[in-house]
Amino acid sequence: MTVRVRFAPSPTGMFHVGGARTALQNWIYAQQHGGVFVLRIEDTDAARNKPEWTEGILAALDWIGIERGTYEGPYYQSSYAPDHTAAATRLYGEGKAYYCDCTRDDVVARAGNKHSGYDGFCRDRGLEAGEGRALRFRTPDEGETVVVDLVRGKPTFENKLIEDFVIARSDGSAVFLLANVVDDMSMGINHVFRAEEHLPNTPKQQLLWEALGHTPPVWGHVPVIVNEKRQKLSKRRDKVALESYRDEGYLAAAMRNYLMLLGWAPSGDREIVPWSVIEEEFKLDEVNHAPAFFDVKKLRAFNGEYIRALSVSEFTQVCAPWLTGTETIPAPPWAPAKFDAEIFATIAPLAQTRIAVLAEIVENVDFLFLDEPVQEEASWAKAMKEGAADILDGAAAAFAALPDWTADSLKAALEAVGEARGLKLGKTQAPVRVAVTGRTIGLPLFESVELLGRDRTLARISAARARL
RNA sequence: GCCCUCAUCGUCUAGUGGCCUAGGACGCCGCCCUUUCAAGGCGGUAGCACGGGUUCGAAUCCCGUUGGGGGUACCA
Repeated sequence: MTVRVRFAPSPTGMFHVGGARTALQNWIYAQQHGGVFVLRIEDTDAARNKPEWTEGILAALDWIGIERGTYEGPYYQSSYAPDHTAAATRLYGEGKAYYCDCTRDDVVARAGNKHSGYDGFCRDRGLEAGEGRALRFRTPDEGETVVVDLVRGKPTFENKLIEDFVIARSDGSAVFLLANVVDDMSMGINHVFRAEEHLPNTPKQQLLWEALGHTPPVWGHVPVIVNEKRQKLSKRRDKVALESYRDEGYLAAAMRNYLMLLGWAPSGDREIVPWSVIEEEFKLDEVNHAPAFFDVKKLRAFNGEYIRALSVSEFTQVCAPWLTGTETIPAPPWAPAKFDAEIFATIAPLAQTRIAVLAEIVENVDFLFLDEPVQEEASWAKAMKEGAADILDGAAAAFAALPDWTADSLKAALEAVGEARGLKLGKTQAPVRVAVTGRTIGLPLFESVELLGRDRTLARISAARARL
């Protein structure tokens, strides 16, 4: 039997990092077992679906390493609607489902509260299809349903506690529980790995598999990813869009490495490992059972490591989108014509160890391509204290008189300025740095100044001097 | 409420009865390096939720308590 797994997202918004994780886990499982990964877009909720979300899912999967053409699909659930209703009809025909005309209010009224579920009121009323009548699945009254779950063991559910759930709406369309099962059956899915939030659905779906005459798949429910308050990451309150991380400059390799470490760890005392190691060592049944916190700080640290591991040319290439802007990445503050690729290539290695996400490249190099540096007020206040004017004057004079404009000579010149005033270079460089770059923190000063050139440097120093 | 489920440093984890005076990573703190900031090096902080068992021996097995998470739709 060849392993067939699937990832079945619904296009109701930006692609969720949790989805990316389960997709990756399914993907690896398929790889490890010589199986097939099937992508199915569950686009049956017309009111909440948008085509662009579907495209977003495909692009995001592609970015994270699950590339188009390497998997089966995408299939679109909406196109299988006839199969879903046929299955519902069949279940009704076999007496395994019945029509019910109870409204939500009826159900709640009889239960006395809104959480007890449906009481089976219409079970034996013999209702036929009709206006306002939904189809409910008749669940067993006794016994239990045991779910074989690769990550959690054997969650067991008492059948009498499983309510007669709706499988088709009164308009005849199938709901998720049924559609999902029918598609999995017809697509030959034999392993279903998804987030823990689906665990309560599992006994119901397993009952459906059996009622429809099929052997249920092997299940696997991985814990959800939570925020700092330990709640499931939600699209509404948390930053979960994979795209937003991509646009901030997280590397796909760092992201997928980090995502896989949520609930699992590779062998040895290391966490940052080549993807091939993860593909080889990852075991679904080793995934922890407790929810894991999505720690952006750690993700940042990972990303920084991945950035530093890049060759300089890879680094300069990968920075490109932030240097120009794209449809989703904001354009940098400088005029496109002012950008100089050669200067950037020269300074890039110095920036590489200083940024954790690619978007930060902009604030590190903007002073080189802007007519006037971005003046940060806090930096100005900090550096331009008593003595600053004197230092600036000294620097301007020393720089102007320099025979050769190189980082080394610039450094020596400023050092001399400081010595004459009994100051260490750390103190002396501050006002100059702020005058030239606008910030108190930044790339090594003398290399920066060398690249800026004598004219612009002197102009900035005198402008700052005038402002004091 | 009910059902399911989980529980090792702040966080992510290693650990599957003796190798654990519990290891690594992120974070945090300190030192070194140093033109700022990073990077790098070195060091430190901090944990087996609690209570009972089982056993010669429990982070590891069992029970309970407490606490957390998920679900509870004619959404997916």
